Amino acid sequence: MSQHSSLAGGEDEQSATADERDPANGKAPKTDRGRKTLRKLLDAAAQEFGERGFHEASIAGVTSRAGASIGTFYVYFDSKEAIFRALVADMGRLTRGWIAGRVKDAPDRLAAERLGVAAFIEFVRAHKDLYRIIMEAQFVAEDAYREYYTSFAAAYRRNLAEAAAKGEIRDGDHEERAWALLGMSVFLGLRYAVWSDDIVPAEIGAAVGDLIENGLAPEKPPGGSKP
Amino acid sequence: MSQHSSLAGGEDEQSATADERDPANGKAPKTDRGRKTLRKLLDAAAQEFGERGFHEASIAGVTSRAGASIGTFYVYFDSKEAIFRALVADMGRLTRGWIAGRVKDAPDRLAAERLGVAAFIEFVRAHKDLYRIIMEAQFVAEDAYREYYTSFAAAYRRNLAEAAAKGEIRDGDHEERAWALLGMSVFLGLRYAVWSDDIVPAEIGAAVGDLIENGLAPEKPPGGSKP
DNA sequence: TTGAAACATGAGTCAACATTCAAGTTTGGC
DNA sequence: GCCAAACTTGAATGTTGACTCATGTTTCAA
Repeated sequence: MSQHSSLAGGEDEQSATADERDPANGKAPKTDRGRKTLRKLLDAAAQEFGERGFHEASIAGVTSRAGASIGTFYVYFDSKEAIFRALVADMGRLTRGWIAGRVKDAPDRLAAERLGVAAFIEFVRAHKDLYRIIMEAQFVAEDAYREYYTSFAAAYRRNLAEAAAKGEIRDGDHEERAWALLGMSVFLGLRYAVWSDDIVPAEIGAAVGDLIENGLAPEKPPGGSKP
Repeated sequence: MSQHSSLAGGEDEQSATADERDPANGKAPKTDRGRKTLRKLLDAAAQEFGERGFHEASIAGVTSRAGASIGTFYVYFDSKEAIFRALVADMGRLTRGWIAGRVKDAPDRLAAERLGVAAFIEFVRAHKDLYRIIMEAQFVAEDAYREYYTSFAAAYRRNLAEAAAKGEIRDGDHEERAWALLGMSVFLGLRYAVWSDDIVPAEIGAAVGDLIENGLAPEKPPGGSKP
């Protein structure tokens, strides 16, 4: 496994030296200088797009942040959209990696949900404007956006199915539940990470964990009574 | 006072017949001809923005759909962004109104949530591309976007607090819950209305309702036994 | 009937980039 | 050291589309 590197395209590393192409961008650097320039461009683009949004952002802005020239940009990417896509793909990898790390020791699924929500909030806080990039992808590169969330949903679905098999959660439609849970996280991220920082992630995880675990219905204790 | 209205933010209405000004756009029509033209422009803009997105959309596209000239457009709106904002505000009113109508007879909050989710899915299906406009507002007019969702969240919070007071739901942090529920609806709308039509809204409402009501934890029935 | 306020028109202006390209500079294998 | 491939450069090109404005038409109150 690769150590992911910042945001940049931490591809599969090594491999057969041969062509490390990914269809996203057109060209791959062969020398060290080239790889450094590519990295600088990606980091600069993350900043530029994050701060100004896709349409306000300019290639000139990216290259000047990167300390490169416009011509150089087009050596590494075919277009403005191409580098944007590269960024989205990267964010997906980064996010999943971060959450996976924070969740891997959870004793069961419901605990994992709590940790996962908290981890997600933390992550978004640490990458606010990069997170904007994902959201804007919906309008700039819809397929990349769908891919991003669909793969999250798929992971959720798997986890839920597994947990149901173990009897950790009730049975039900895991697809619908997956999207519901995903939506929760995303909106909590928007509210408590992008728009405000005032609540500690663990608390949000706890509140949501409780909601997910027990729902909103009043408790019905064994001897209970209700109007 | 208005009962219920889960998602609906009971407007303020009032106002005489006089000038329905909103600071959003610059000019208001005085004659009948003017009002008709304004309406045509708004409808055309909804189409144009919905189909092509804010940045791809052009004023020329709007005016040609409306059967008006470019100059006319600038009689009614100060800029491309101004008409976009007007559209977002309109959508907010429309959405809240629709859901309020569907939810008003719910016997209690948990039933209302079920109906609300289903109504929201229905609404988004019926206004797919208009819904895009809301989402894109995040990048074109962030304040309008925040306003849109914040007023939804506020309505949720009120309803939850009220329900808690009546003992219909457990106590807890209603702000966090509100955003969690909002996120659910939005993402289910994305998945089951914008991206696909294959599941009937009531079923989604039922599944989510169950999740919201009981959570995911395995049932712990009083005399306990499980198949 | 009339004239002034409302409204409509659309060619032309103008600034903002994305992208290209021909010409230079650096790297690294031999 | 040599030189081909890799890399860098930024002025020039071309497109696009929001917005202006001078002129013409319609409405309606008096």
